Amino acid sequence: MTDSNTNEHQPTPDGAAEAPAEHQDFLREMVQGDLAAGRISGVVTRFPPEPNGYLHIGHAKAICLNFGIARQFEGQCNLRMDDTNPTKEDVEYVDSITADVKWLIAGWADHCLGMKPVGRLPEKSDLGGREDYYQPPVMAAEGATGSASAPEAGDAPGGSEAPASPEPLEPFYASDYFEPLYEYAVELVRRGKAYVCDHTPAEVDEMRGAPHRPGQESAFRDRTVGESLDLLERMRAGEFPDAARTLRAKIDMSAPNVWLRDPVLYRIRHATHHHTGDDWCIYPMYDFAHGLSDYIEGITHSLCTLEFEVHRPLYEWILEALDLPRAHPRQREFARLNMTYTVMSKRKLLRLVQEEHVSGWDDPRMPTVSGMRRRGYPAAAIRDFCGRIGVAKSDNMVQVQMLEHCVREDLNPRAPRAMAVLRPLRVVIENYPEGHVEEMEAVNNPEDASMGTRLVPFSRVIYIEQDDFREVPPPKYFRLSPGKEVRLRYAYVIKCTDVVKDPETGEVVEVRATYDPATRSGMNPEGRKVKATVHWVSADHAIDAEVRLYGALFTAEDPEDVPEDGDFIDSLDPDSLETLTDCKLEPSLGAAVPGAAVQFERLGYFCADPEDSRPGAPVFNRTVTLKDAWARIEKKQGQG
RNA sequence: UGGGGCGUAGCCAAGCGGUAAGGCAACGGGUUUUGGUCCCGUGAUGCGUAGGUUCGAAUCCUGCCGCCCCAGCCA
Repeated sequence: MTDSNTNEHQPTPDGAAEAPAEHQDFLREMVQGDLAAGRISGVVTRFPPEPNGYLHIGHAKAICLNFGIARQFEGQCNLRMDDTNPTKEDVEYVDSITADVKWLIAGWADHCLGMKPVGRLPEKSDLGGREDYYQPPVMAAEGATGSASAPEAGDAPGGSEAPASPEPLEPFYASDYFEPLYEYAVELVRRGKAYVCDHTPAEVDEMRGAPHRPGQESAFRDRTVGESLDLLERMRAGEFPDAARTLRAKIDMSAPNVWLRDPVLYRIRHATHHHTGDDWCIYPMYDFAHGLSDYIEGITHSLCTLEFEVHRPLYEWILEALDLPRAHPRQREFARLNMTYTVMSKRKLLRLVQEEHVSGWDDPRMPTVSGMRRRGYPAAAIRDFCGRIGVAKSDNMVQVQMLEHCVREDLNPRAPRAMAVLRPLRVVIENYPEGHVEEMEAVNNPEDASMGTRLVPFSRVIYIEQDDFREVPPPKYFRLSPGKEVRLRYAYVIKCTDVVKDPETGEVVEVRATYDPATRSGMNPEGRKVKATVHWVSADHAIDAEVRLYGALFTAEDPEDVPEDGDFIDSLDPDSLETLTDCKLEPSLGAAVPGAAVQFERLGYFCADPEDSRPGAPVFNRTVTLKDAWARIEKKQGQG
C-alpha cells in the first residue's frame, strides 16, 4: 500500500482536492470535503457486521461503499465484528463473514482491508498527559510497508501506519475493546456523566416516557460518584444477577429524542462470549461500544444505515463527554438496500434456514453472499451492481433484474459456451449413416476469438430441447415442427419429417428428421435462410447430469409487506427450485471446474455446484438465464 | 398531537439558481448459425403539492400532503 502522505487527494495549495474518478455520492463528497479542508489526513472506514448471521446483498452494498471509499481515497477499511451481545453471536458467523468479505473485495480492494494480528489488543499510550487507546491496522494485502507509531493528539491516524506483518491476521473485534470500554465507562462516572441504575427493566421501560411525553428520572440518577463506581465494579465482579442493574448515561430524560433519555450503556449478562469466553459478565450496549470502537481504531468516517440517524446525537455525546484527545470519527447514514422478490432481514433469513425452506445459508436462492457465490454470481458483478444502484438516503426497492443484468454483463464476454440439453427430446436423422460420427468445430466464445474452438461429436441420433419442437407451432414460432427446418448449431439444417408418439399419452417421444449434407456448418448455400438455430447433443456421446434451475424465492415483489394476519413464508414460491435429473451435456462439459462459469447456449449461465458436483455425476446450477425474446412473445400471446 | 429522515419516469439515481445526466426495465428497428451479444431509436413542457422570492426555481423561503425510522438491558 502506498503511504497516504503522498495521497493525491491531499489538499492542494489552494485548498481544493482533486476531483474523484468514481461516481460521486453525498458520502464521497463529504469525505472529499474533509480531506480538502484538512480535517483529516487520510481516510479510514470500517465494515462492522454483528456475527449473528450471514452476509447478504445489503451488506454487499455497505462493503462496496466502505471499501470503495477507502480505495478511491487510498485509505483503508477495517473489518470489525460488532460483537457486544454474547447471546446472539457465534464463531460460525465470524468465519463466514470474513470469508465473504475477502471474496467480495478480492482483486479490487484487498489492499485496503485492515485487519490485525491474531490476539492483539489495543495499545495504551499517553497522549498529552491523558490515557489513550489505539488499535492500529495491518493491511491484509501483501507488500504492506511502513511502521507503527502512536498517533499525535488532534490528528486522525489516517492510513499511514500499515506495518507489514508475517503474523496471521484476524478481523478486529469490538469485544477486544471491553477493557478500554470499561475504563471509559468508569471515566464517564467520574465525570458525573453516567450512573448505576437499580430499576428493573420494566421500570426503566415505563419511566422512559413516550415519544410525545417526557420520561421520568431514575431514582438512582443522583447517587454519588463513589457509589456508582463501587456498584459498577461489583457488576463487573459478578455480584449481581442478570438485569439487576445497568450503567446509564446521564443526559436528559425529557429530550425529544428518546435515545438521549439516559440510555443504558452496560447491562449484566452472565453468558459465555464467543470471543472473550467467560472474562466478562457485563457487556456494553451498541451505542456505547460502536463510537468508541471507531475511535480506538482511528476511523474517520463511520457509515451506517438510516435507522441509526436518530442515534447520532448519542454517538457524538459519548465521544464529547469523554473529551477524547484524537480526532473523532464522524457518523453518517445512507439508505439500506431492498430488492424485489427477496427478503433482507437477518431474522427472516435465519427463519428460512432454520425451518428448512432452503438448504442452508448458502442455498443458491438466498440473497446471501455465500448463496450468490454458490449460484455462480461473480464478485465483480455484485460490485458492479452496488456501484450502479448508487448511495442515497431515500427508501428504495431495487429490481432484481438490475443484479441479473450485471451478472450477464460480467459473464458474457468471458464464459465459455457449451451445448446442453436440459429436457431431452430424441431426434433420429433418418438419412444420416448409422454408426457414423463427425467432429464439428464449435467456437468457445463468439465474443472472444482468443478462447478458441473445440470439437463436438455429431451422429445419427441426437437430443434437442423439448421446447425447441412443437407439433402445432404457435404464431412466430421459428423452431422445429412437422415439415419445418431448423439449423443445428455448428452442424446441419434438418427437416422434421415425422413424429413418434407414446401410444398411451399421445406425447411426442421422438422426432424423425432428414438432414441436408450441403448445409454443414461453414458452408452456407445461397438462399438457404433458416429462421432458427437450436442446440443439440449427440445421444451416444452425451454426459448425463443433474441441473438445478433457480428462480425467485418469493412470488411477491415485496415479501416483507405482508397483510396483518399473514406471514412472509406464505409468499414463498414452491417452484423456486426445479431439479432436472435427465440432462444431456456435450462431452467437453465433463471437465467442468466447480464454480467456473459456462454458458449453455441459448439457455443461460451455469456452473458446476461446488458442493454436490462429482466427477462422473455432475450437478450444475443455473446462475441466470439468457434474456429470452421468445418467452416474452409467448407471454404476450398468452395474455392477448 | 414528540423527534429524526425522505419525496425527480415502472425501478434505481444525477442535479448544489441558468432552463431535467446515466443505468435497469419496457417498446420499435438493424446485424446475427445463441429469439443471446452488439448497434440505432422511443420516455418527465416536468421534479409530492400550493403559494412566495427571482430576469430565471427540481434547486431558495413558507404552508400542506404522503412515506420511512425511533419508546430493546438487540445491532
